[in-house]
Amino acid sequence: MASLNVGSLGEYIREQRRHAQYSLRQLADAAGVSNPYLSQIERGLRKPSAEILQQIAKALRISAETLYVQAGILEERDEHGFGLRTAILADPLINERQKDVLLAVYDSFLKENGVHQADQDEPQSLDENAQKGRISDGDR
Amino acid sequence: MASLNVGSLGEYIREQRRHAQYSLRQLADAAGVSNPYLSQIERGLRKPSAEILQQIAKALRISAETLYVQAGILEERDEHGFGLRTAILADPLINERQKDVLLAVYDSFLKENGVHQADQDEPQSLDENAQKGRISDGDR
DNA sequence: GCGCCGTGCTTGCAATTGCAAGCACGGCGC
DNA sequence: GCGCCGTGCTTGCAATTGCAAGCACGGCGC
Repeated sequence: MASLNVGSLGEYIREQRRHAQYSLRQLADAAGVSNPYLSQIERGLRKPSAEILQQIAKALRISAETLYVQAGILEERDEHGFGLRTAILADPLINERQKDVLLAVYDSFLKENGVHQADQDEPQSLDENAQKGRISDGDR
Repeated sequence: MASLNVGSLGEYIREQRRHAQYSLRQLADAAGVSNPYLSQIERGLRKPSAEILQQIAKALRISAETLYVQAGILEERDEHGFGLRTAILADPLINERQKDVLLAVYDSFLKENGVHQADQDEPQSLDENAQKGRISDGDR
């Protein structure tokens, strides 16, 4: 993987760890990962597998997907930003007023984080039949 | 990873490949993976990284997430039921503290609405401070 | 100063991942 | 029969992943 992503992954993990006020060893133990390896991951020297990321995420009490996104092996779900907003609106267990409150809290957090809900792109489309003809030669 | 999952992953990939009417070599070439390795993956002899799965998925014109789920490194999105709770935890735009706040607000609303979240082990988010003391000894 | 502890990091190595070179086989044309 | 091609698989190996053993350092109590 691009070391750029691994670099930001490690930074992100260290940041989350510090935020949770865990030492390197505490997190490593909680995650079931060796502490030298965790150190290497944080410094961007190694690229951990998805399984390791899962373990780390679990110990940090964050979703594995968050780390996958940081590692570049998962694209941010369409649900970021608009996703949570949509989920709040769709939740059948809370009423309109409560939805408004949650949305307002969420918005204030985004502001606090300096997030602009500017644009959303979803160019993902499917051309399966068209490309099938292209794959015709195994040149071994 | 459990070879059980890897086994079903390989079967799934072979199934998709045959459905697309690609030979092993054609798919390997399209995915930028060696054909022996793809063969081993299909037979469950190797456990490919997420990057390789991405490449295979792209060549098959399916989402990488589909293969991640098959490989057991991603859970199927459960957008029903506890979708909002999950969406809060998964949102990459807000941090742990903010997630806790949103979850707490959401929970208070559910209480207000007389909704029982009994089945959900909700101490998950509140145990963090208590458990922090638990994670006190790096027994290295 | 010494010993202990907690912290993060170094280093060498075993296991795993992914690939290159090649094999075995069946189908086809000559 | 021979040669070529396409198909899937075998095998050995280089690079990578993850870990065990240990180091270096600072803080603290004696």
